[in-house]
Amino acid sequence: MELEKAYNPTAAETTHYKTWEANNCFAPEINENPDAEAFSIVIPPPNVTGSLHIGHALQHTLMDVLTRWKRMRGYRTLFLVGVDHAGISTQLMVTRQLKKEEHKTPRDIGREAFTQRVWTWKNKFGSTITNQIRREGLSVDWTRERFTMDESLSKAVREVFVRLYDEGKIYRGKRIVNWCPNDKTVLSDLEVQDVSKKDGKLFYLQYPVKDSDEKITVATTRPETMLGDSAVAVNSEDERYKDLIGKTILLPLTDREIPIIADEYVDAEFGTGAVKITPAHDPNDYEVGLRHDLPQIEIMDASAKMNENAGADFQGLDRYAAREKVVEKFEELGLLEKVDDYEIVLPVCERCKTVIEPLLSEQWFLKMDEMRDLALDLMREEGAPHFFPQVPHEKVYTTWLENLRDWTISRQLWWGHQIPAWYDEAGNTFVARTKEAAVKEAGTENLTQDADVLDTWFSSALWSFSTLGWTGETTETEDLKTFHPTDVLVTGRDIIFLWVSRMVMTALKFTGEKPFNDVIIHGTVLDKNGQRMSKTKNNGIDPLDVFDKYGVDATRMMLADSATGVDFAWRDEKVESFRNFANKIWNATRFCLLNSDGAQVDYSYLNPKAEASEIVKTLGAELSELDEEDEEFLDKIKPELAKDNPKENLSLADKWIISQLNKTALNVNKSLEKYDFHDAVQTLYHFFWDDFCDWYIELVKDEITSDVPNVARDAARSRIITIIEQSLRLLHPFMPFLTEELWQKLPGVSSDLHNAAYRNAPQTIMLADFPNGDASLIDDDATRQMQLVIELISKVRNIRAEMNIKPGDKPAIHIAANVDAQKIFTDNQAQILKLARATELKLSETLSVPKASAKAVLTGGAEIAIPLEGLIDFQKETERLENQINKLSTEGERLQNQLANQSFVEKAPVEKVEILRARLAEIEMQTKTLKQNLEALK
RNA sequence: AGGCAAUUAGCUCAGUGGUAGAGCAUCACCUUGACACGGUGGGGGUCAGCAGUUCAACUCUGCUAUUGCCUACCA
Repeated sequence: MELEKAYNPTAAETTHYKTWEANNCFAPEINENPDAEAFSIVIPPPNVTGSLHIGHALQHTLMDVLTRWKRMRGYRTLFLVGVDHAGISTQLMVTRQLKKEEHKTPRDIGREAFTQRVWTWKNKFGSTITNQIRREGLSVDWTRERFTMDESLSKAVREVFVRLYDEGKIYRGKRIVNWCPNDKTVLSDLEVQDVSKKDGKLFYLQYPVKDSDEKITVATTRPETMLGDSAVAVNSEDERYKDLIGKTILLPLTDREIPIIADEYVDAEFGTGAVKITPAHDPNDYEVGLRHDLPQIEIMDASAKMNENAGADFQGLDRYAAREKVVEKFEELGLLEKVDDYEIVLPVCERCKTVIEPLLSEQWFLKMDEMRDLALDLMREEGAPHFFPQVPHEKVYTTWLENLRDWTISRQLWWGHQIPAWYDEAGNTFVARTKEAAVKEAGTENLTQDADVLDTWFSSALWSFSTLGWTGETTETEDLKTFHPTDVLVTGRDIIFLWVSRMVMTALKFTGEKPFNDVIIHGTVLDKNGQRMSKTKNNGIDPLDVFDKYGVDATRMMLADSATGVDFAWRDEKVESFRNFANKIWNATRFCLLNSDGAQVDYSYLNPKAEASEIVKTLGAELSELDEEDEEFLDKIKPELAKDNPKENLSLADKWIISQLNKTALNVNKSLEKYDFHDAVQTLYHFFWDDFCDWYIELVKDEITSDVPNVARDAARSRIITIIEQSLRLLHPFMPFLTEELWQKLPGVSSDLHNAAYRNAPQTIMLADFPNGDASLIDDDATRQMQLVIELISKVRNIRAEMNIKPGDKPAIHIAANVDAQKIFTDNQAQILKLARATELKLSETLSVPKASAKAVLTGGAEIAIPLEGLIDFQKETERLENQINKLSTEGERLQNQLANQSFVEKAPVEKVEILRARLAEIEMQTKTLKQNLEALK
C-alpha cells in the first residue's frame, strides 16, 4: 500500500465524520456495557444567528478531546449539542432582513407574522453553526440536539417562571432600568458595557435660590436631565451649604421649585459638593429620590427623545440636541458657570453600542437571594463547582454571588419565551403554565398575555437539565438519571456570571443537583498583536480559513496546546508547526506501510505478557498452577512462544520505545485528568517526533526494510506498526481525522481493538480502547542504556559537524569504556554505525589513537575518538575541546561552591547533596579527560 | 477607585525551592531509499527591578515599574 507523499486533510475531513455520524458513534447508546460509568458535557449553546469564531473552536476542541478520550476509555458518553435562540440578535437580524426585502418594520406585519418569519429564518439559516460544528469534528450526539425554544425546553421555562412567581421570587414593578433607546428594550446589568470617553465634558450649572440672591452650582455631565430634576442634594456635613438645606430652588428653564436636601450619597469633596437629583433618569438619584420621597419626573420616551414633561421648548428633541439647547439657554441666562474637559465612562448596549438611558420602566424582576444562597452553600460546603484554573475564578464567582442584585428578566422583544402572565380588563395579573390555566383562574376568557419575552439567559440558565428532559412536569428521565450532574463545563470568562452562576443556581433550586462538577475557564484568543478580536477592528481569525489552510487536526492541536487558561496571541506559525506534525505522522505511517508485508497490528509484540494472559484466559484452569512471573512461563504454556520467539525477543531499542510509549500513555491520561491539555499535547508531540521518528524508526530502519522475508523482520514490522497503532489511539482525541484515516489503513485492525463496550460497532479508532499505559513496561535499565547509545551517536555527529567531515566520509570510532558500556555498544553496533555514519567500532579499555583525532567524553567516563589523519584542523579541534571544557567548568564551579558551603551540606537533604557530588565527580572526570586530549594536540 | 493576573531566548509561550525549556525565527552542513511540511549540529536568556525569607529563589514574601483583565463608579 502506498500513501500520498503528504497528508491532505480534506479527504479525511469529508469522509470520516459522515461515517461516524451515520453509524451513530456519537450517541451514548453505542456503549453496550450496562455498567459503564457515564460522562457528559453540554455545549454552551452558540447563538442561532452565529457563525463559528476562534473562541468556539478553542472551547469546542477542549470539550471534544475530553469526550473522545472518555469514550475510548469505555465511558457511556454524552456530548450534548444545541443552539440558543438569542433573542435580541435574532430579532435584529430578521428585522433588518424584513426592512431590506419588504421595507417593513416588525410592527407593520404584527407579532404573529413576525415570529413566524423568525422561525422560517431559523429553519433556513439556523444550521450554519451546526454544520460548522460538524466541520470541527465534534463528537456530539445529534440525536439529542436541542434548541432553547423547543417545546420541551419552553415548557421548562414556563414551569420555572410560574414556580418562582408563586414563591414570590418573581415580581413586576416600575424601577429604574438600563434602557437601550435603539433596541427599545430593557437590559440586565450584565448586558451593559462601560466605554470610556476621553473628550467628555463636565458642565457647571447655577441654580438660583428662591427669595435670595444666592445661587448654588451643580456639576453634571448630562445637562439635559436638569429638566427632570426634583431636588439638589448636598452633604449634611458640608459647611458651605449647611444654611441652604431646606431652602428652595427656582429650577431654570422650568416653572418648578425644588428643595435643597441633605443626603450622605453626596461627596463634599467632588465637583461643587452639590448634586442635581433626577430620580427618573439616574440610578443613584433614583435611590436618593426614594429616600426623600421626591417626584420622579420622566422627561424622555423610549427613543430617548424629550417628552412633554421636558417643556414645549424641548419636546421632541433627541437627548443630545436637548443637551446643546439646555447649555445654550443657561449661557443666555448667564447661569453657565463653566465647562470642564472631563473623561467619562458611558454605559452602552453590549449589542448595538448605543448609550444606555437609565429610565423608569415597568419590568419583571427575579429576586436572587434564595438561589444565590444555594450556590454559595455549594461552594462553601463542597467547593463546587471546581474551577480550572481555580485562581482567580473561584473568588471572582463567589464575590459576584455575594453582591448579587435582582435580575431584570423581561425584554421588550417578540422573539423569545413570552412571559406566562395574563391580565384581565381590570388589570389583574394571572401567572400560569398555560392560557387555559390562566382563564380558569381568572374566570374569564378575556385575557391579554404580557407582551414581553424573557431574557435569553433565563432559558440558558436551565440548559443543564432542560436539555435532558426536565420540564417540571417530568422531572425524572433516563438521561437525567444517567447524565446529570454533567461532568464538566468548558467556557469563557465572559459568561461566568451570565451563564455559569445562573445554571448553578437554577439547577440547585429545581433539580437539587449541581449542574456540573468542574468548570474549565479557557483563555481568550487574541490577534497576533495581542489585541482582542472585534468586528470593528476587523482583526478576527476565521477558524474556517485556518481549517482550509492547515487542516482541522492541526488547528485542534494548536488550540489544545495553547489551553492553559491564559490569554494568548494568535500565531499562524504555531498551527503550521502542527500541520507539519500531522504530516510527520502521515509519513512515519506511510513508511511503515511501505514495509508492512508480513506485518499486522498485534499488541503482544509490545507486551508478550498480554498474549500470555489471553492464552491463560482461553486455556483456563489447567494453567493456574503456573507462575506468570516465571521466565519460562510462555514456553510452558505455548510452544510457539518459546524464548526465541520474536514477540519476546526484544532489542534495546524495542524495550526503550515500549517503555517510552507506556510512559507517554500514563502521562497523557494523567494530564487529561487534570485538564492539562498543553502538557498532554507536548508529551504526545515529543514522543512521536523525537522518540519514535528521530530515534526508533532510524534504529530499526534496516531491519524493517530488509528485502528478505524472515520471522525477525516481520516481527519488527508488526512491532512498529503496533506502536503506530497505539500512538494513533493516543492522538485520536486531539486529531480525530488524521488518526482515523491512517488507522483504517493499518493491517490487522478491526473492532476487536475496540474498548469492550463497543465490540459490535463498525471498526473505528474512535471506539478503540484508549491506552492506559502499563507501569510494569517502563524499563529504567533500557532507558539508561539507550541514553548512552544516543549520547554516543550525538557526540560523534557533533564531531562530524564541527570538524566538517563530509557525509560520505565514514571514519572508525574508537571507544574506551568499561565492560558494561562495551557490551551495550557491541549489542547495538549496527545501529550506531549507521546513525553515526561510521565503518567500525573499535572497543577497548583504554584509548590508543593517533594524535590527529577528534575526541569526546561520555557520561560515565567512556571516551571516544575519531582519527582524522590528514583531515584534522588542529585549531578547530582545540577550540572545540576548550569550548566543552569551559561549559563543564562553569557548572563545576557552581557545584563546588555549593558543596563547599557547610550549611548546605548540613541542611540540604542527603539525596540532593549526593546528586550534586556525583555530578561534580562526573564533571571532574570528563574535564580531566578533555584536558588530556587538549594536551595531546599540542 | 478597588480587586486580580502577567512580566522567562528575536517572537509566541511552557515550567520548577536545588544545573533554564518548547515551537517559530536565526547560523552551518545535508537533494542519506517516510517526510525539505525533512535531517544533523550550533548560537542565543544575570527568568522586569529592588529588598527579604532560605543552606539554596526564576520559583516563596513585600515593595516598585510596566501591561492586561474584572468589578464599581462622583454628579
